[in-house]
Amino acid sequence: MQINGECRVSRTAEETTPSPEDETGPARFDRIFGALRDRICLLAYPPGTVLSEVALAREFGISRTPIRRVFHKLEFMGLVQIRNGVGTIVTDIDLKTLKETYDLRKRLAELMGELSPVEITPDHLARIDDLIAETRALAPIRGDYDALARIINRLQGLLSDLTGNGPLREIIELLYYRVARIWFTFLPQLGWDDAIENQINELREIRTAMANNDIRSVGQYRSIDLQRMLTSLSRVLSEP
Amino acid sequence: MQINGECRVSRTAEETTPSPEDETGPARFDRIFGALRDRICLLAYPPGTVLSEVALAREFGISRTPIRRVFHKLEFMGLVQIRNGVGTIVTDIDLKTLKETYDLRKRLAELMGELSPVEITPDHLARIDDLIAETRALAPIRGDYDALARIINRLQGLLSDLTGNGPLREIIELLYYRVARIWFTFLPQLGWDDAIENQINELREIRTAMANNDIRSVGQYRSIDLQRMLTSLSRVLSEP
DNA sequence: CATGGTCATCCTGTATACAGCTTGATTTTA
DNA sequence: TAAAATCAAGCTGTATACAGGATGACCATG
Repeated sequence: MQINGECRVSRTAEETTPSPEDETGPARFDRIFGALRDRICLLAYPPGTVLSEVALAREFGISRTPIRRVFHKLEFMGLVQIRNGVGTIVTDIDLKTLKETYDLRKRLAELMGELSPVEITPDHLARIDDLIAETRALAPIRGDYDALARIINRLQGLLSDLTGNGPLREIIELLYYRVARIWFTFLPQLGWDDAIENQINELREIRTAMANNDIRSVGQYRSIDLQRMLTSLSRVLSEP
Repeated sequence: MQINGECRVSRTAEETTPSPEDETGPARFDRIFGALRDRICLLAYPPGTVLSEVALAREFGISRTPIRRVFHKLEFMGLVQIRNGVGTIVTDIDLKTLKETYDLRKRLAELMGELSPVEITPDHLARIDDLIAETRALAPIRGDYDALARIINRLQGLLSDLTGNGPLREIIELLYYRVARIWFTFLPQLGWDDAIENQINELREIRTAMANNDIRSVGQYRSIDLQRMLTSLSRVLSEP
């Protein structure tokens, strides 16, 4: 339990626009929402953190009202719980819900390739090549789990772009953001070398399927990887 | 396009608590949210209706602030679109998104029986027997499509209770509320007798599977019924 | 008559004061 | 001392005034 005012984690490289003065209303909402979502997802606000409306309102130079709107969206997504008189608390996930979510994500990943598949473009291939290259470049810099998490986020973004069915894409993203931080919390226990190796293997599998323009296989590989993650998580979380 | 102040549809039997004076905060939110969701779903507010914060605030005897929170949740669910300076507009669905949603719902219905199935209790059977009986009782009262829609809503509620996987249940419900009103809009074009007959057949299929404690078959039947709905919808919507 | 500008009038967005709730420290009491 | 009551300080929830955007009616102008 931490007050977000005290929890100034070294948010190095918060990759969002630095608050342009001429941004319109919805743009500001998206910027703040994305910033808070990423802080939660990337563990700058670990589960249990108490967020304060007034503190964040001060940080972003606005009043409580727009911050509350962002909080409500985060609550709908399941990332925080708003409790009257207490604060807005970053949620944790119990083991049962975590397993149910991964079971579902596995099946949705398979559907990704079956429902209105999209054509894979050279741009898509370039993006996954980038991810592979950056992961390899990251390997010697041992322990930068934050950078690794950002790469994993970008892989999810790429897979989203490969999901032709709009509602399915939306739901896959929603479930990803619900549980990604649990995986990120676990990564250090896996160890740097294993984490990097697993990640490169996953990226290479998916790249191979993409090169064959075989989205169905992309989904199948993703499903297998999710199963592997769930297995790793269960082993650690059930026997601490 | 209608102003909700003028659009006082005969909301006979709005089956919600009649605003008890001692209800706590979250209870009031749920009551108002449920009321507006049902009005949208049951076509008291058809697509294109413009909802006004002040009008609804007056109706429920509160200020704009809680109404705005409800609107934001409805927007997150995809039932309304909030437009600055204009109003909050009940959304319509384009044919492409409708098809994508039904394709996804079909697959999710199958998953219902596969992911952590629940035990079927006599209470569940009693509920579907109720639905069958009420539908039969409704048959002679030709043209009460609103009552039929409420029965369809309750079937969805029953199927939700048969979905053991929590996140899956949540998503199935979300997608149901997104497109149910489109089906309800279409029902009168199908004709009363066909609508009733289809509905009774669907209920009987599902009841049979439930009696065998076979949730997998429940999901399969539901999937087939969704396909049938999509076919009916496509036939009408693509050739007006 | 056609057309462009102006403005009145709705709406939602924002800021802010105040009310109500929660919690833990403090004080009182058995 | 231990336990119960009290209260202060923080938080979110609500109401409301005001700012800003969208739209259609109206009117001036070619």
